[in-house]
Amino acid sequence: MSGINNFFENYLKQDSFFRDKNVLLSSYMPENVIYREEQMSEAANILAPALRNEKPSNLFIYGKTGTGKTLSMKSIVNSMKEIAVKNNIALKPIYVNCKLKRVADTEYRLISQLIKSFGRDVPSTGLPTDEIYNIFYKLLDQEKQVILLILDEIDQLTKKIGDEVLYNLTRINAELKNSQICLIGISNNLIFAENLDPRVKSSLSEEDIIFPPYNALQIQEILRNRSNSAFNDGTVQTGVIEKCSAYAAREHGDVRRAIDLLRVAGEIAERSGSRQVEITHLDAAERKVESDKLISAAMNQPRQFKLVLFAIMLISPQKRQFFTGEIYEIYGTLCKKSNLNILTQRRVSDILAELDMLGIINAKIISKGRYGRTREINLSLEEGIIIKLKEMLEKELQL
DNA sequence: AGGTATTCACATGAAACTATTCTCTGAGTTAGG
DNA sequence: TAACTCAGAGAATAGTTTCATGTGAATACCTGT
Repeated sequence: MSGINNFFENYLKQDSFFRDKNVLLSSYMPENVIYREEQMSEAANILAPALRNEKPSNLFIYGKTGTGKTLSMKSIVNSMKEIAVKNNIALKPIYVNCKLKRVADTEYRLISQLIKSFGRDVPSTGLPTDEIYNIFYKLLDQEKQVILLILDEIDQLTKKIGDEVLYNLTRINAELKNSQICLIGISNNLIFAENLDPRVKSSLSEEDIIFPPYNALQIQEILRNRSNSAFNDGTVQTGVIEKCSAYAAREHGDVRRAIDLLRVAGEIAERSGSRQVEITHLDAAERKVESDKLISAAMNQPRQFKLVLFAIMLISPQKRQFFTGEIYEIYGTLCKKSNLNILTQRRVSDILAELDMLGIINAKIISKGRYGRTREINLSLEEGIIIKLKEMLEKELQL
């Protein structure tokens, strides 16, 4: 029997750590959401009129990432839908995540996504935006119903394309005869509403609910619940859950991250042939999650972007700090070498700002007095990640 | 010495442009009756 | 005459360019002592 066959045989025989890995995926819906009872009953109160075919107040949900906003709202809406079906009430919940690239991150795409949720497809481009709106209106008004429209990560949407869409959406009700639409916005950004058009702001947040971060104990409990159904008994070393939650609590109570970490730790442990998920695996997971995030962020950028990054990687071994101008020069020669046209300094400046946002570089704007004002940059990555990234870039850019 | 004014090397903003992808429209072409 | 093809016009979008304006402090340039 060949080696690879052997491997698969052993793989099967080895009893897996995981009882049900899905429990640790972000798409998993637990039966009940713990420690969010207060917020959920408040939201339920606000939304309940929908079941009597009245339009509930628009609702706005604030809270940092991983505080159970999306989960809670989905859970509420699901149970409302269940009851609606049982009692023959026309209620249609729609959930859209506005951050998804190429899905719902522009006005056109958002509306077309909504249309899709009614079971109709529209072209992804080529039509004027009002056309799309018209189709949407018509679909909405086909039958008498209340629509619960959940816009997740709504702050990302307005950051990118402004608040006009929201204004349009809030005004839709005036034009509809049969249906009514209730907007539920979910935002990670606590001060999101402040730079919104006041008209939009007042009509969008008729009611709002804040989701506070979980504390360490709560995270621990949630994690324990999940891990009990995700892992087989006795496969998680004592202390792992505690450390994992402590880590998440430090990062403003982000449970999603903690769960992610636990899953990756499990995977690493499984692959390493260990009998238990140990704390060392957790540490390894932390590093892996971090570096995967950075690498995929970098690799998903346009070609010129990568070239700039590569230029930075070329100087960084020689100097700890460097400036925009130096990078631009190196980038220029790189471009010539690989026969690409050179971007303007303006653009490169923006790219550097984006790299800073992604956490790949560390840039600080300083003034060198008589010698100008510029970004003082240093590469803020671990050695391992740098080498890996550099290899990938080299390969892709064929340098 | 102390106080202004300059000046550098970019940063930051706004608007406009370009290439690509996709639709719709209507003229011209083709095939069938 | 109905069906098909195909170029042209128009949209949306991402990535840029162009033009214009802003900026913090090390230096240059005064000023009066």
